[in-house]
Amino acid sequence: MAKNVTLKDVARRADVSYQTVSKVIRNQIQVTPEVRARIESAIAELDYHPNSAAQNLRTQSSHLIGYSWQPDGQNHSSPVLEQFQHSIVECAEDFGYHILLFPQRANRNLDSIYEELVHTRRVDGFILSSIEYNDPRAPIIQRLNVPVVSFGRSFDDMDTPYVDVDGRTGMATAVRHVIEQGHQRIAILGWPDTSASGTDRLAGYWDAMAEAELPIDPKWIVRGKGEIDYGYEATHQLLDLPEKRRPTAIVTVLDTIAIGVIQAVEACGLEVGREVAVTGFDDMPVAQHMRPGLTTIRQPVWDVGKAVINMLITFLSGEQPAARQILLAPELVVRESSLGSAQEYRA
Amino acid sequence: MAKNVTLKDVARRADVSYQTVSKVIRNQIQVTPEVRARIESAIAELDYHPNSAAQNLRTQSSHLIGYSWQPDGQNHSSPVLEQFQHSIVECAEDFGYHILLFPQRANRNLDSIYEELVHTRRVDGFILSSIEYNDPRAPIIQRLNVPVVSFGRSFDDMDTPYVDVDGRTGMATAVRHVIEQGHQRIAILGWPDTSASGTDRLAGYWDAMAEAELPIDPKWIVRGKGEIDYGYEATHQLLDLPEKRRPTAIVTVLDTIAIGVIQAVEACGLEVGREVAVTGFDDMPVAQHMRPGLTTIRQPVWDVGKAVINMLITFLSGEQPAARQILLAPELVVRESSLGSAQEYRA
DNA sequence: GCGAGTTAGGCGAACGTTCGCCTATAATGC
DNA sequence: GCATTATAGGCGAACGTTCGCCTAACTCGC
Repeated sequence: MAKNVTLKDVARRADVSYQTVSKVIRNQIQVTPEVRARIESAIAELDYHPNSAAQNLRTQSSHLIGYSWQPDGQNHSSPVLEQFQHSIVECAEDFGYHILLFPQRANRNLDSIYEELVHTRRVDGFILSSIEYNDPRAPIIQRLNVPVVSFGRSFDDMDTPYVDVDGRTGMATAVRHVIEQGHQRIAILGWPDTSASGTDRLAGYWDAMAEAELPIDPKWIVRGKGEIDYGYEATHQLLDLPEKRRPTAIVTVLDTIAIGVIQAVEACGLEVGREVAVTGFDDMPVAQHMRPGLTTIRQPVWDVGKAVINMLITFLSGEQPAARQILLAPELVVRESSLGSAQEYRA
Repeated sequence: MAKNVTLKDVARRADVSYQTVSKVIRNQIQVTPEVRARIESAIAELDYHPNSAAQNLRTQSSHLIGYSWQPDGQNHSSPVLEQFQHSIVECAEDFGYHILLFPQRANRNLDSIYEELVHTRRVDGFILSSIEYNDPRAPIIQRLNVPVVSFGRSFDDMDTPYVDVDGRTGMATAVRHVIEQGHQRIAILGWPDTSASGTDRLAGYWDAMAEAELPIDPKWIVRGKGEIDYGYEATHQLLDLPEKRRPTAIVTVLDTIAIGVIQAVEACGLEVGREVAVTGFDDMPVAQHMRPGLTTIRQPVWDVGKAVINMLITFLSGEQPAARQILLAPELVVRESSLGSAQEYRA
């Protein structure tokens, strides 16, 4: 590696003091056009790039943002988180920040990890995802006086800054949609009540059912874990109900659960769409390519990432954002799995 | 934010010089047990953490590794890359390194991005994934005299260090497996010949077919783009062949392509497994949960990540690794989609 | 033509480490 | 008991910036 080119090298060549070069680069000072030109050409000729370690030391900031996510132990992949990560990386870059990764390792003392990162000044702020009830991370970080913004809410009374998608409204939209398709007996496959977003989405189901004044059979509300197999098994249970209580529509909190539902519906010899409407959540890539196409709720993930970064950058510049808690509306994507004319997708 | 605790603060409290504290922390010096104890308790009492910006400046290294990947524009998710990323993050952490993200942005001048990162001393080395033929990234980085290790090969004559999975052998294993199940007319759904890994995997198909002395109908070799829909449509074409030429087994280069295959096979009223064997590639989460379960080739992704990090760390410590190019063997995972007794999975 | 205000740019100091060299004291050999 | 070596720990310097203050020169009004 060639020797480092420093401010002093540039200064020598441009025949000014190195501090002047520094200021000129950052437009902190007025100089004659002639001097500026000399400096600029010296920079170009020497291929000078400021050393970020020195900048960090001096300015006491790293221009790095830590991103903590919960890697899924079950080897499930998460397109939403994948896209979220992508969005924060690109948006942060536009502000001159980079994203530093560190997963939530199960067997580690949380406090010490964050303290370490903060005290060693490796990162200027944090972004969290996979937030759950009583998530300890945000409070820990806030106690360290470091800005943090999360994707998702913990639904506690803390005022941790977050950006989230309004799952409740999203689910209500899905339910309203199947009601419009003429369904009345509607079941929901949700997540256990330990899941914050699961509970939120379930609330949307209640909202829409109440609004339409439809009765709810307790059997229609299933809260379980898993993905395809969970959907498959739960659906068998639902379809085993006596005919009068058997749901004609099944909404779910995740696309992959809906895949299991569809498989079970087809295994029972029923037609997805016409006989049993099915909806998913997240609009995973698979949703638009499967047959039948899956009606689902698309989260504005890119916008979430953008909003998270904007809020964090605001904090980092010492200001207060207009809103500390932002809720974005998801969008209903209608495909064949919830429509009556199910023939369409049969090749 | 409380004032920074520095070496000097610790030194003052332990009544030694601050340089001594530094050396004691890094075990660069012998001190009496008594002095060591004084220093250690001072560190604990003051909650001292070394400032990494200062360390970086002094040591001319950032303990950061840049990771460049190709975010999939088509909004396809990639469980393999997701897991790879996770593995390098954790393995790097064990060596005191962190991972810095930067996606391949289409409309950017590559050279300048990498130069920027290197010259500003933001990263000490690079990891690349999604390598293709004539991938420009590794050469650019190597020209900057910075260590780089990639996940995947470009199959050129450069000796860029890499760790890759032996897709050729993997595909051959899959083909041998279906041959053992009694199949003779075997088709492959591959990727276009611009895809390096696609071509590699196709070679494995030829290997196994030649080995078994089975004739190959040119129509059986399909090279296309896409996932579920590609598999679906290509399969329809294959099944439309006259009966004598119609394949009874279809191997693919990706699980999601296989999903499309299975849907098409079922749509044609054929039974997956007994009548048409299907295999995927990657062992995505969905493969084990779908019905029928998908026979597939599992890549040892975690091991790849570990090997990549180990190699890069070796380079970073100025040594040469035992091997600059490592090929890991994938593993056949047999499920119902390639087995005759397809009844099993029908609930 | 002189004092006041403005401007270009210089200069010392500091951010918190690590590194290499130096010195004082203790231990050892004879 | 004196010269010699080993050892604990001190000290100055440097890494490459940014920041604030300072000064010299130039502008302008009268």
